[in-house]
Amino acid sequence: MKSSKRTNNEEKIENLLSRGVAEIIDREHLEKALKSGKRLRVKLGIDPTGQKIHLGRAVALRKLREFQDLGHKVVLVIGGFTAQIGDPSDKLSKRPMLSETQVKKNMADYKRQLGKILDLRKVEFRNNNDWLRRLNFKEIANLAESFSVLQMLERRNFKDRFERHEEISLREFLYPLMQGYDSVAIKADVELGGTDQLFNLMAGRTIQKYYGQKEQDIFVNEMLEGTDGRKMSTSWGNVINISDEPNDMYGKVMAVDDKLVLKYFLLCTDLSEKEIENIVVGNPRDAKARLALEITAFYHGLEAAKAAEGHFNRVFREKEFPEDMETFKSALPKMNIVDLIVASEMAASRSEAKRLIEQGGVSIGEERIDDPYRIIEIPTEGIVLQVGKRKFRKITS
RNA sequence: GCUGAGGUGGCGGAGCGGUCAAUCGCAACAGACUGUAAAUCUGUCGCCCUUGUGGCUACGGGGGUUCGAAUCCCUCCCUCAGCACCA
Repeated sequence: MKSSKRTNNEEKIENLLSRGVAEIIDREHLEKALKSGKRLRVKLGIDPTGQKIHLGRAVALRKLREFQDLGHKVVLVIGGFTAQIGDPSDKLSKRPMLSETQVKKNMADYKRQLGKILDLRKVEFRNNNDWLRRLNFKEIANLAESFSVLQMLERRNFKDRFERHEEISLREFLYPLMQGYDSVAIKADVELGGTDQLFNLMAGRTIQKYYGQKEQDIFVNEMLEGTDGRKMSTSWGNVINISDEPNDMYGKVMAVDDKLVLKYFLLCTDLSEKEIENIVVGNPRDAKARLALEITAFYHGLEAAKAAEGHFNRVFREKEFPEDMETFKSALPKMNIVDLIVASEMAASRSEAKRLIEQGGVSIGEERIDDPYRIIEIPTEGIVLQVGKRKFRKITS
């Protein structure tokens, strides 16, 4: 009994250390620590900017869950202070100062999402505002002494910009110092992050050393590409958020590039690698359908996932109407088609509505409407207005 | 502060007195294709209508010059870069 549990744990550790992992420093040390039975403090930094958690971010969180399941302590460091500075890893975003109440509000929302992956009762939440705002200039100067300008410039992100003679603010050099100091403050044994975080994570080691602490191990997870294969980013519109509605989530997963299916399975589902292997060798469409089901079920439960699957098949494969359409109640018994489209919010303007009709994208019931002056009679039992492939509305009078 | 560059449609970025509702790219949307998508191809992509060599509103704000301005002038606001050497 005891020995089987041990094997089980060893398997878990093996899985933890290999699946979806880009790099671990120092892997040998971490493996030993994991097997020693010691309870590790595992850190992940969270930006309290109120963003939605997407599947890419969830990769690290799922890893945290694995640590949690092995009995380790997950420490989430909320960047209440750092949010005011801005992480240079993500150069484009200019962050506004967040008020404390705003941070709180964002975090409440964030925790709801985190709860889908982590056991929040066991998580330790810390806000780096508590210690970073107390550092004085002398301490900062000392910290800064641990790094050279050249080291900073080694960082890909800075290097490129430096070579292109683009501006690098001194403030940005400070960011890794702050993140590194967080590790000192919470006495981290391990810190997680994506490959884009490697530099910041390493800074933690340097600074812990400076403070006479044992250096944390660094756990770098692979980055998950967005549905189109590019970096998952809200501005690309290729993001799947874990708070997406089941139908949406299922549909978005179905839109994932075929080449990425295996990676999505590995990074976003709990299926064993063996199971995944068996699924992926089959028909790619079926594999993806399974993927969509697994992911949707993970965040919304199996029942909702199955409903989403049914919805998807009905609408996109059999091209039938979805079972739950929003309803628009018309005040008039008959309406011009253009007015109807605008009134039911299926198009932003009358020009757009006309265009859609001209392009053949509008149907009432099964019938395509090609005349923008067509008067539609609205029966009391209702009719279905379809605009484009996926927008439906039930119209009643 | 000084010097320079610049503010144009969802974004990037042309245009520099008329032919500009504004090239082009991306994103988006519709159609075709398909296992969903992607890719590809076709089309659309300010608003409005009685769809026209139509009307209206637009190129940071305001004012002016002109028959006519996104394009010239004035002014205000905002953004960015440089202000050690070298070049």
